[in-house]
Amino acid sequence: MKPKATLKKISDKLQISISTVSRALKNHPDISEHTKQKVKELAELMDYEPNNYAISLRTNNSKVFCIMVPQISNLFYHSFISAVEEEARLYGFSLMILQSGGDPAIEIANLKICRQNRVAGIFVAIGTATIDIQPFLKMDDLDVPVIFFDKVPSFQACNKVCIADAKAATIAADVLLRNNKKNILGIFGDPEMSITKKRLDAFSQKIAEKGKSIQLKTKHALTAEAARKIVHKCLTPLQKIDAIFCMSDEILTGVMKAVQELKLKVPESIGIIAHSNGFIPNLYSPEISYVETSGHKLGKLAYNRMSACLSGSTFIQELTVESIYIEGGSL
Amino acid sequence: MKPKATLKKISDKLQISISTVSRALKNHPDISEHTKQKVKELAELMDYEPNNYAISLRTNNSKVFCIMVPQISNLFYHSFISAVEEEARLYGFSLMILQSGGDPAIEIANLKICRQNRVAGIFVAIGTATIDIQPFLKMDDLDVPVIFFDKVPSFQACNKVCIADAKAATIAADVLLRNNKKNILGIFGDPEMSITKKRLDAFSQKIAEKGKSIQLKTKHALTAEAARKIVHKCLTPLQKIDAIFCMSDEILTGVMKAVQELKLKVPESIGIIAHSNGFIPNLYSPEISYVETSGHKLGKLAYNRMSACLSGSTFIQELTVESIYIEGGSL
DNA sequence: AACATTTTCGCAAACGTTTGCGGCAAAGTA
DNA sequence: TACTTTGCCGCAAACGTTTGCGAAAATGTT
Repeated sequence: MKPKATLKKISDKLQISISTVSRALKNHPDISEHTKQKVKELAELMDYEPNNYAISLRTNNSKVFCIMVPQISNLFYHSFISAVEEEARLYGFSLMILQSGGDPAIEIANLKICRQNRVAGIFVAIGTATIDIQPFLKMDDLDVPVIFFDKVPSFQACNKVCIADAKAATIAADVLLRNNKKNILGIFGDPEMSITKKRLDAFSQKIAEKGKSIQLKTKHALTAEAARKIVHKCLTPLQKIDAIFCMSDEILTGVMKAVQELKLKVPESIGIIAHSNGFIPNLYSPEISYVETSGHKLGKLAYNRMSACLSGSTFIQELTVESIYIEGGSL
Repeated sequence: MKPKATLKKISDKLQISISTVSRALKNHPDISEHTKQKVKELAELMDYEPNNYAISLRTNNSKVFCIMVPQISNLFYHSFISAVEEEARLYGFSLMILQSGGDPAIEIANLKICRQNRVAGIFVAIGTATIDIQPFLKMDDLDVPVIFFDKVPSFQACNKVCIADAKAATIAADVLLRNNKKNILGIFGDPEMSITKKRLDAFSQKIAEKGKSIQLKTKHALTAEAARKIVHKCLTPLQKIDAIFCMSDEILTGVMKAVQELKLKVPESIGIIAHSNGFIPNLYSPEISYVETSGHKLGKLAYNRMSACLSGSTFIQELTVESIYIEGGSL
């Protein structure tokens, strides 16, 4: 794209120098009000738009963040992206979106794209298969803050923003206990992921605090379909499951599919509770009770952390978003 | 970000000129194989990454597309975005994401951001409130192709990529007729939008072809909640609705909420069919039959059109994605 | 009147690439 | 041997901004 107006064309027309035009548009105190007004009027008339490529080249300072997620088409990620975009635009930053498909090799290729575009900062949800995060840490050598979110590495010395996993799990367990559930099926995510481990540990501990009177069976599902099958397998006349905990929206969709297939009444025949951002739970009647794990809130918090990093904060932080319990009608 | 390696540093180390280094890295035929090899080895050793700002400034040619949607958090849009990202990365393009919230003023502000970033092309789903598309057409003056998708303006002379609205509606109507539905409730989207008009017209016409034996009641819902209320209002003992057509995923979620609230059996008590990308229909059991309106396919087609525009195609096109019927168990 | 200070503007280098064009040495040809 | 052609490389302008520093005119002070 080649717009017609440049600083040079404006300077030629006004018979002043390019640097005066540049400073006038930036409201530099050295430039008189009269000159500033002339310049701004003509810039508007000529539809002048500064060229961010020239600015970034000269100042060595881009105004672009990258968000790298396994898939954009994910309920949690796109609300995160939406929140970050809302904040970014307030500060004159743009967002570049890169998908990795959860493939470490594509993550590395994406980092290369980030270097080529001289991005100012990176928000990344790593894939389950990602073990080596050195490539991400090397971005710090280039003064590019990297904020890990959602699926964060277990490595300590990096900036992380995530749901308060243990607390969210504890809230869910508390709710089940308060509703006198005695035979609980907990379906968790990928056992390799730290968020799964943390939530499982916290959930189990809270249930165990009640002594032996509560039966907890835990399973892992990586897909909605896997969750659906687990429900079919576990909910038999011999196994008196009275409540199911779903660790994610995806698992919830599979569980609810099975519940409909088995023509179970919620909450009479089975209680349901999930970790969710609220969209899926509200599709059903009665509405599913859930512990809110909001991508949107995470996005806001992640943006704040990025701002702090860009403003010079060098200490590493792991920030968490607390969850709240939203009572539906499923328990 | 300031990476350490530049063409100059590489040239200093190898005692050759910057232009030789640049040409060697670009595999220019004037440069000997021996020199090319030396340069490439050192570039890799020094972690050289070209600076896209410098390249774009010099060549006046950016490699960034913008996608502008009302909200990222929309089932249709994020699958479109995902598809475009998959294509873009194959051709070395990056994606910038901008939300407009459906607000024409923010759309205009977003176009300004596009000009400042010298984007190579724009994919846009305009908001319902957007009437004046001149600001978008002015981007053509700057040689920036604009592809309207999904919510496209009725204005003729612009590139559009959308679902074959009439055909999708006709398919749905055909399916209802083939299933001998006699009292149909059709819930459509915003009556102001052209996609609604087209689908309503085609749907009504197909039903009307059957003469007076088929009763069709049509309603408009702008939200899931509005759709839910319509169902509560329309499904009374006095009104023998035997099937509901939902024009979008959002409408489907509201309809299904009401169906659950009314404890209606699908398909025994009520038949359901929707225009959908397939995610929502598969959450229910029996699965909802739907006419696939895939954001992913639209994204692929839109990218092809953008490539054609960038390669010099100057004629205006309106491309459509044909839909296919996916049979579930709801009819 | 002479000198000092302030106001307002301009010069040109710089950022990191690309690329038209020219130069030099080697190779080819008559 | 003399001239032509080819291979391979280098010079430096260009892109559109920013900005350190200096200059000239206006204003202030003694």
